[in-house]
Amino acid sequence: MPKTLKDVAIRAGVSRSAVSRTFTDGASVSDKMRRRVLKAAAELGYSPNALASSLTTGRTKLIGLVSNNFHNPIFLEVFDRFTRALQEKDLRPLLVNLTDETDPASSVRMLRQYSVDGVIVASSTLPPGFSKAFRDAGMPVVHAFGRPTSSPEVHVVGIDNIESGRMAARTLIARGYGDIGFLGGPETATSTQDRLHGFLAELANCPAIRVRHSFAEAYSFEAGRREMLRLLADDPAQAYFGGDDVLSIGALSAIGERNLTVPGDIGIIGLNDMEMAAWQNINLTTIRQPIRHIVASSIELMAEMLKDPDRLPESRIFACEIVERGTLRPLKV
Amino acid sequence: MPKTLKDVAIRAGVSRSAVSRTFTDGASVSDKMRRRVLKAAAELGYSPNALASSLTTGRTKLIGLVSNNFHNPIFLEVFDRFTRALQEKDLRPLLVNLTDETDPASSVRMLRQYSVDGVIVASSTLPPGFSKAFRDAGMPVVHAFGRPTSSPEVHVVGIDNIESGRMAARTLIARGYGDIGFLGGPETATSTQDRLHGFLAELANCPAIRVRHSFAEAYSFEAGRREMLRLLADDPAQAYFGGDDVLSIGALSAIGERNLTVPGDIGIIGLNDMEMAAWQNINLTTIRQPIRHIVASSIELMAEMLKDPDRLPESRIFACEIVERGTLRPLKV
DNA sequence: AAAATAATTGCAACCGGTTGCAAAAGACTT
DNA sequence: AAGTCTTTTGCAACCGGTTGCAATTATTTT
Repeated sequence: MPKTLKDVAIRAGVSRSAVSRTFTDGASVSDKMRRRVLKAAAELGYSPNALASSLTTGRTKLIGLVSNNFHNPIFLEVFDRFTRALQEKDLRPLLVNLTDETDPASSVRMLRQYSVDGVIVASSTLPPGFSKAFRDAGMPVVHAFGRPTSSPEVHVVGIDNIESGRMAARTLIARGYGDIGFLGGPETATSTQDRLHGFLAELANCPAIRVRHSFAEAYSFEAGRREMLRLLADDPAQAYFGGDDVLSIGALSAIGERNLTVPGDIGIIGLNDMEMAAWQNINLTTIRQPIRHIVASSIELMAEMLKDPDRLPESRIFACEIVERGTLRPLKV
Repeated sequence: MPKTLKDVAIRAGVSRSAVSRTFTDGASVSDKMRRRVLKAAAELGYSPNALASSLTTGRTKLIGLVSNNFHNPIFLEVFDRFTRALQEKDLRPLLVNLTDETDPASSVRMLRQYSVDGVIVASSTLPPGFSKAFRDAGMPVVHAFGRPTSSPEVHVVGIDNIESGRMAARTLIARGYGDIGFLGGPETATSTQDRLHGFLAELANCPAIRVRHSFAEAYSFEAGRREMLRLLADDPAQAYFGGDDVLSIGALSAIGERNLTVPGDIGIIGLNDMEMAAWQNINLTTIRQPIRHIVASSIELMAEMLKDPDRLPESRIFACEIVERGTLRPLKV
């Protein structure tokens, strides 16, 4: 039913090439011709078929937006920002939800079938194998919220998790806590490992402070809550660095359930600064991950890649900042 | 760089049709032929170009997933479920983020350019004009979380907001509250209007109960909080039906900030049963919207539409249920 | 073993566009 | 007004597939 190039050409009494050219910018068409074609096109309600043209041009303007984080509320914001930014650049997000069962090979196949122009992997928990698989299949890749390294195999945009671990440690030290815990996300996630690493490294300078660590099973409310309940049952630390905000909020809940107060009995600092952290009935002190910048930078990098696919992979690291709210005791002066 | 049909045909020493048929199920190919082709294809790492084939078959297996709800956490779950369900059916979600500026015409154009096979509109706040615009452009449409009517113009899957308003009212009446408020979402949203309508209708049977209503500016934490702060400043009701969960949580926060207790001083019942409602430090009594079923049913309907585009538009209404938690006083016996 | 029937294969046209190239049309010189 | 240089236009081939049709091959029937 939709009108085609040919319909317009016939109606305007011109060649198909002429019509094609009026809808291709940079092509050689006289003003007279253009007007004539546009008139006919408008009368027919024609709009060019992007898929057909992709056949010859080799560009679909489709970008695979790949993620496995469909349970962490901050990713709603991430998707919001990514989709808007892509739309503004006249690109379309083809959303791919990586479940535990999906293997890299099949997602590669899928994205190749739709000849996406590039792939944005948005995940802090996905093993690097995925991004590499996409790259090996010849697609431009940007891994947002990934683990930046000094010799990246694909473009990575994210934060320095080691540094953010140090930052958390410094903050807790400055508050005068003498017994500190790291309540991490899943032990296998590289982000968890890096944060722990930085955290311990910083605390190594303070032999007087007691340090311990443990891991929740996931970056989730329930996992954080369960792990905190376990910790509370047996000699808890004075303050914890929670793996991320949602996990920390779970921990806060556990503390409340045991009728302990925050920050009176136990302090907590999270990571992400998700919207909820600012809610007055949560009011979580946390380390802000600059989502906005990470997204913007990833998009920018993707745009560059589309122009020059051979661009060398690059790591872009953004600084985090402490957001002071109400879950740590005040600074000692 | 990617291999084409022709490459495989040459390598296998057969015609291009033969290769095409091997990858089209239901086509006539001998086993011998198929094995030969598959071998060559595997050696070359070939996978068919879905876009090219869409040209002749007229099906892209692309489904537009259109929403403007990128701020309500329940929609992360909605997207999760939709994308998974689509993937299982071998369909691909093309995500469209409707911002306040986007008009129906341009989204229609966009979806037409990519010849999507169908459009799922996932939104409780989008005016019906959007879905109609898609339908008028000849695309199969399902509006999930829309407002079911008795003479739908497109397929609509959702809940009966009037009935859920009644349900909230009945619940509050049964708890013996004598002074009840409706704290709605944006006044213009049809869902708000319907819920209020049902709410008032049910309470009309109880002249002894005092009833008032007001509206928050959005379905958001901050809007709910602000409106509740306003209400608390001047003679609040004993219990409120909050427009949705996130708004209700904002209201809870406001109540806490004024050092009042829930359900001691004020009761709250929400709507949606988002994940957070079950968090122990929130523990919101609410009306559950059966997201899972709404999504599944929408997908099912879409699948039917793909088979038979002329299917008559249908409204599917799902029942809600009360989820008892801790923000209402106990039932009077 | 020949005839009848069924299954498989290749040819060629087509899907809706793009684009290199040569012919046609305009603009500019002199 | 004829000749030269640009710009515009249409032709035709191509992008990576699909599919109706006729020719070929395999299978079944008698």
